[in-house]
Amino acid sequence: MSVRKTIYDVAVLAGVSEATVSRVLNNNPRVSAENRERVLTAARALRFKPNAQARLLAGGRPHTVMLVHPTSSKPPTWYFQLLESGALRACGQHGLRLQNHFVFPDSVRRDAAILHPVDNGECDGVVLAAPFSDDPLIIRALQLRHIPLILLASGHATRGLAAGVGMDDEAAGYEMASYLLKLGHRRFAFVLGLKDHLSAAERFDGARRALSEAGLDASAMPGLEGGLNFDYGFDAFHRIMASGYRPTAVICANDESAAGAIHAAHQHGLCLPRDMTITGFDDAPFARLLSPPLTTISQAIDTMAARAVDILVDVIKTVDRPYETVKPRLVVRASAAPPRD
Amino acid sequence: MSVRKTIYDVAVLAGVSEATVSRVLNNNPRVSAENRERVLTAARALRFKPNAQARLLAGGRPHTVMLVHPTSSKPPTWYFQLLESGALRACGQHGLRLQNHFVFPDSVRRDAAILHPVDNGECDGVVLAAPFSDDPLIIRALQLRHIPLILLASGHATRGLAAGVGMDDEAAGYEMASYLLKLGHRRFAFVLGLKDHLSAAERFDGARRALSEAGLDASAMPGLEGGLNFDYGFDAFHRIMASGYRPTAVICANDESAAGAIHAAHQHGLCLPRDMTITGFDDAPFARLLSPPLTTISQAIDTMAARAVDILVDVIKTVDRPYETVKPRLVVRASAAPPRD
DNA sequence: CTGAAAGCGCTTACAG
DNA sequence: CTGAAAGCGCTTACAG
Repeated sequence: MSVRKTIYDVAVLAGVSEATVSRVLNNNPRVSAENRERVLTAARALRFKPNAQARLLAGGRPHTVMLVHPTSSKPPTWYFQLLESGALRACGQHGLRLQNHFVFPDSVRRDAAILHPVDNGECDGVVLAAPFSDDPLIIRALQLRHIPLILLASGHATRGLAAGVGMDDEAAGYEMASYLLKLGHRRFAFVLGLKDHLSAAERFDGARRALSEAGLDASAMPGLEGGLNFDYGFDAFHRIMASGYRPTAVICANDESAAGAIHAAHQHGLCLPRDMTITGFDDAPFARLLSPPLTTISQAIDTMAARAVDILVDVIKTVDRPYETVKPRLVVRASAAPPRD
Repeated sequence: MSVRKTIYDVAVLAGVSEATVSRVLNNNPRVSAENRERVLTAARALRFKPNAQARLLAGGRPHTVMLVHPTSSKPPTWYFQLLESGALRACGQHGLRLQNHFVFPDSVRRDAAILHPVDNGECDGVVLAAPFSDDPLIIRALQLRHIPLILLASGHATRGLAAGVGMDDEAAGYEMASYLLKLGHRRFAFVLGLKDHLSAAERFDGARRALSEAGLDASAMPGLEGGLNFDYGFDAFHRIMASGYRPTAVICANDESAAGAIHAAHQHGLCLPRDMTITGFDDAPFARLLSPPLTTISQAIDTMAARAVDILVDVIKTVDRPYETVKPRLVVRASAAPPRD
């Protein structure tokens, strides 16, 4: 159809050289305000889209953003898939490439693994996903290198350290517990993540705040430490039942562990949600496929990742950005019901 | 670290011009066998990887493969995610780009939607995912344009028409039913897809063959038509219970509908898998998270997609390729057990 | 069959 | 602040 416009077309229409067009497109400050204006309007008029391939070839810079993510099982989990798809979408719009960098969170060489591509000049900026975004040491190391940095889904402790996006986990926990309190629940259990998983801990804090405002003390919601997966949720639920304590609602720190808890509950012969309320966090793609379909809190992970890239390009252009927080959204499905008694 | 090698380095080492190197890399037949050999060994010695950006820029050809996929809910389902990730992996290896093309299967303009980018010269080849790979008309239209074509997961009817990869669905159905027969089941129900979903129908055929070999007739496994999603599986299970017929095993044509059936079974107060066996197909990422974890048949979708791209590059090089079939693999989890009686 | 040369669309020293 | 020019790594007519 319509032939693709090049930088040359824009230059002609704007009455400047191609170099000048390139400069304004790359936010180079050495351009007069007037020329910048002319180029911008010309580009807009021609619906000009820079050819990403050519930029990569010509530029000294890699024009790529590095997404650092913990190594996980193969094939990649839904979480990473959503992260990537959101980031990819935003990268496409900005003419950037996405380089996925998987690193083992527990490796002794994790810092080196993250720093190496940066020192090697392979990227223009990095977005650090959890749990790396919770580590002040690697954040500091990255900042010493003056590489634009975005924190994704970090815990409160590191949010002041760099630009980023994350959910308000405390509010999420508060919202979930408030909902369950409204349903009439008074005896809870909370299935936590590993202790270095800060957002799980914040969800717990938020839930406790809700209970405390309702006049309940901490003993109304014991927390069980462990991990954020199916097996752990399964195990945690069995431990609760074995303890003799009988909550009417079990809040799990993510949807995978909630799935495990649901399975354990079925094994105990419980009829859900009549005999027990079980909830998750994240609104994973499978949440609506569980039995019963899971009541949870939506994270909009792909949107967050896209936002992270948007913020990163601002940071690359040296515009200041605060840490952004997105509001949790309760997704009511069938796994939460009023307590039986 | 080690500086990236270019075509120039290879040319010098092989003692030929860059043009010749480029020709052998692009499988241009106008190169002497001797020079081809020298270039290949030189490239190998230097661990040369062509710069994809430069190829795209220089070549007249788009160097991209188009993956045609039915439009689905946002965000993309796990199925498409796996397809894409497999295709992406293979494209990366071949220095190709992947262009995802979503088209509405029910649109009157579906053919135009698929043909347009092809006529526009936007891709070097196309891989057609189901259900498009089941449509002889669009296959023919594509072939008339002499664009390299791969069929992905097509039904038997179209497998002779072009190169491709797919699972042996009939064998998959056979394997699942055989397993359940071995467990002792004799009364089944089969939850089908829509009638134009051929692979679901073939799974049904395979299952019937297993029953027939076991001396059971067709009435031992009534089939329920519908769709391949949670709601339909849910609905189908309720219909079975309402009918008065009491199978001991319900085979669902995919994992989503199995999830729905499981939920319906729980609502009927059944204890799974003791009171009822329910199985799926695909081994979707969520299959192990259901309660009980789902016994199913693995499709290895990402591997198939990667294979599709590999075959496509052969076809582009005009080497003949048959339709390849991958063997189904039974994944035994907890949702299938011997019948109670 | 093979090489010299032009060119893909952009960026970036280099002068001014 | 701005333009002319070289160059990124590769491909492809064009001659031979």
